[in-house]
Amino acid sequence: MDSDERIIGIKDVAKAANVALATVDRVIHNRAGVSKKTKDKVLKVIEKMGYQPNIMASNLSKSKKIVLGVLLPNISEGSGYWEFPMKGIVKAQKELSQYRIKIKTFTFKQDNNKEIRKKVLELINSDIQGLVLTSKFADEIEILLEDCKEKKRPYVFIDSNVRKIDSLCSIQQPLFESGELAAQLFNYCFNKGEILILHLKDTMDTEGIIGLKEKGMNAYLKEKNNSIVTKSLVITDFNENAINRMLTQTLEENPMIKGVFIPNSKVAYIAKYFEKRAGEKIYLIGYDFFNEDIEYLEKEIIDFLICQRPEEQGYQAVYKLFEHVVLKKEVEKEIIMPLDIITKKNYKYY
Amino acid sequence: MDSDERIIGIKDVAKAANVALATVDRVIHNRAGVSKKTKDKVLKVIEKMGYQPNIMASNLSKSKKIVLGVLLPNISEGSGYWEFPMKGIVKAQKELSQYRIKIKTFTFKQDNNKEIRKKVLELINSDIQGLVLTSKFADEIEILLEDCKEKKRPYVFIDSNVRKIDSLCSIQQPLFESGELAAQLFNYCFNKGEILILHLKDTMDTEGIIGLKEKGMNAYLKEKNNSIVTKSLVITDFNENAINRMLTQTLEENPMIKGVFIPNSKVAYIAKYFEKRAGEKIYLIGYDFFNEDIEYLEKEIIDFLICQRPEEQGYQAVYKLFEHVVLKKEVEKEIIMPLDIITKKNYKYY
DNA sequence: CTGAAAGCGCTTACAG
DNA sequence: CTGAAAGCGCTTACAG
Repeated sequence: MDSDERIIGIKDVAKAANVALATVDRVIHNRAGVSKKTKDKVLKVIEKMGYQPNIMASNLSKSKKIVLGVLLPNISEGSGYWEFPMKGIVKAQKELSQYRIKIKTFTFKQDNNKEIRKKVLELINSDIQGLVLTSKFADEIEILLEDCKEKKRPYVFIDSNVRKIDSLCSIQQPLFESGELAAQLFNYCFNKGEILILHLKDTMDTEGIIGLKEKGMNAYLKEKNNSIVTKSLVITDFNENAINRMLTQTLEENPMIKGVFIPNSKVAYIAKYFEKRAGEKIYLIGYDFFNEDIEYLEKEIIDFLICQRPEEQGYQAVYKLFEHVVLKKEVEKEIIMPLDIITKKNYKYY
Repeated sequence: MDSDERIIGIKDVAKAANVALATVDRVIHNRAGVSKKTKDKVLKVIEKMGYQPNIMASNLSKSKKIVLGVLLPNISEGSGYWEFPMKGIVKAQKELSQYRIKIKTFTFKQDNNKEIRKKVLELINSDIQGLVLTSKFADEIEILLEDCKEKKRPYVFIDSNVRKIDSLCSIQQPLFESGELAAQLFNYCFNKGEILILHLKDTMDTEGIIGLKEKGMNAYLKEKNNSIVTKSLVITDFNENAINRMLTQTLEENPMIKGVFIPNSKVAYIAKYFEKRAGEKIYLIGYDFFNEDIEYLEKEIIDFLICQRPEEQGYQAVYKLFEHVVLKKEVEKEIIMPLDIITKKNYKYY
C-alpha cells in the first residue's frame, strides 16, 4: 500500500542530464546564460523524470524577502467594512510569514483624495512585488496601475471591479445576481406590492455597483412576472432627521411599499427608523454584516443581509499574489464569491 | 519603514546559551537526555530571544513522512454527500504534500458493517499518525477510537458529533440552530399553517441528528408564538410509488400543510413528487446541495437548502491534524460551520 | 555559457 | 548528558 517512490530532486536531474546543479537551476527559473542545446536537454530530462521543485528548500535557500503592498481605506466611521478584508490579509500574512513574505499596508481616509494620492506615490516608489487594492477610487489609482503595468508588478482587486480594469486577479461578489437574490427573498415574504430601493449616496463611486444590483432585482421581478414593482429613492443627506423625514413621506405617499432594499452596507441607519415606526411590517434587505446589525437582526427588523465573505477576499488576494510571485503558479483571472444569506438565525456562525 | 530584524535561529540560541545545536534541538522538542539545568538555561534564552522555529527548515531536514488516515463512506448511490468532504481532503493533501504529508483513504459502503469492521482493523494495524472520520457508525468505530486513545493517535470528526465523543477536534454544523433557521425561512413564506417534517429513514444512525433539527424548528415556532405547527411523517420505504402514496394521503388529510421540511440530504426524492403535484404551492426546505437539486431549485420547487460547507470540513479536518502533528500547534476542540442558505439565485456561486 | 562550493535553519545518527 | 558533523534540496555568488 505504501508506494515509497523516491522523490527526485535537482541533483538527480543534473546527474541524468550530465550538467551541474546550477545549470538545472538556471533552466528551471528560465534564467539567461544557458545554451539552447543544454536547456533543451535539461528540459527533456525534467519532463521525463517528472521533477517537482521543493518549495521548502527553495525558500530556505533564498535570501531576499518578498514584500507585498496593500492599499485600502482605513477603518473609521463610515468605512468599517474594511476591517474584514484586513483581517483576512493579516491571517494570510501569518500563514505565509514562513515563506519570508512581508506585507506593507497603506491606508487612507475614504474621502481624502490628497491622502490617497500620497499613498499612491509612496507605493510607486516602494519596493513591493505585488499589490492588493480595490477598484473603487478608480481615478486616483489609475496612475498607480499604469506604473504597476510598466514594472510588471501584479495587482489583485478585492470587493469590486466594476469598470473591468485588467489585473492579475479580481475577487468580488456577483452584483447583478445579488439583486436577483434579494428580489427572490422579498418575493418569499410577499407577492404583491412595492420595493423601495434606497440610494444612499456617499462620496465613493458606487453608483455602478448599486445600478447593477437594481438591475438584477428588476430582472428577477420581471422574470416572475408578478405584481411587485420597484421604486427608487435617493438620499444624499445622512442626517438622522433628514432620513426620517424622507422615509416617512415616501412611505405615506406609497402605502404599497412592503420591502426596502438597501444596496450597500448602511442598513443599520435605516433599520433604526423602522424600529420606531408603527404600522404593517416592512421587510428589510441589505448588504454586509456588521456588529451594529445584530440588534436589528435579532428583532427581525433587518430580515436578510447578503454577504460576500470580505475576510476571505482579503485572504485570497494575498494568497493569489503569493502563488503568482513565489510559486510561479497560474492564477485564475476572476474569483467570484458566494452570495451568503444572513438572518437572525445563522449570523452567529458566520 | 523596513524593520529588517534579523531572524534568530537555533544557532543563535545555541551560542547565547553556550551549548551545542543538538542540545537546543532536544530542548525545543522536549526530547529526553538533557539535564534539568541545561534545559532551563536554554528555555530561558529561547524565551528572551523570542526564538521561532523555521518550519521549512525543520521539514526539509526531517526524513520520515507523516501519514494520515481517512475513514469515510465511499461515494455511491445514497451516499453522494461524501464526495464533498473528500474533495476538501484532496485539496488539503495537495497543499500539504510539500510537508511530506501523505493521506491513506479507507472507504466502505455505508450499510456494510462487515466492510467497516475490516477497514477499522486495517487502520488499527496501520502506521497512521492521525485520523479523519465521522462520528456516525458510532458502534463500529468504538474500538478504533479506543485504540487511537491508547496509541495517542489524534482523530478529528467531521459532519457530526451527536454523541459528543471526545476527539482532537470536531467539525460540524449547529443542528438545533439549523432547525430554527428553517423555521424562520418557512415563516417568511407563510405565517399560518402546518409544516410537515419528513423522517426518511435509512440505515444510518441519524435519528439524533433529525431530532435536534426538529427541536430547533419547534423552538423557533414557539418563540414566535404564531399559528404554524409541525407534524411528522416517517418514511421507511424509499420506493417512488410508496413515497408518492404516503405523501398524497398525508397532504389530502392535512390541507393546512404549507411547507415540507426534509432534515437530511434527500430533498430531490421529495421534490420529484412535488414537481408533478397540482394545487397550491408548498414550500420545500432541505439540507445539502447536490447536482440533482439544481433542477428543482431552478423551478423553485425546492425553495431553500441549508448547507454546511462539507468540502471545507474535509479540508479543515486534515489541516487541523497537520497543525497538531507537524506544527505542534494548539487546535480548537470544536469548529462550528456556518449555516449557508442556498436558493435558485445563489447556488451557482456556492 | 558552465560548474564547484558555501550556505539557508534545521534534524539525525554517531561518538564521547 | 552533550557535541561535532553530515545532510535535507535548493540558491547564490564566484571562478573560469
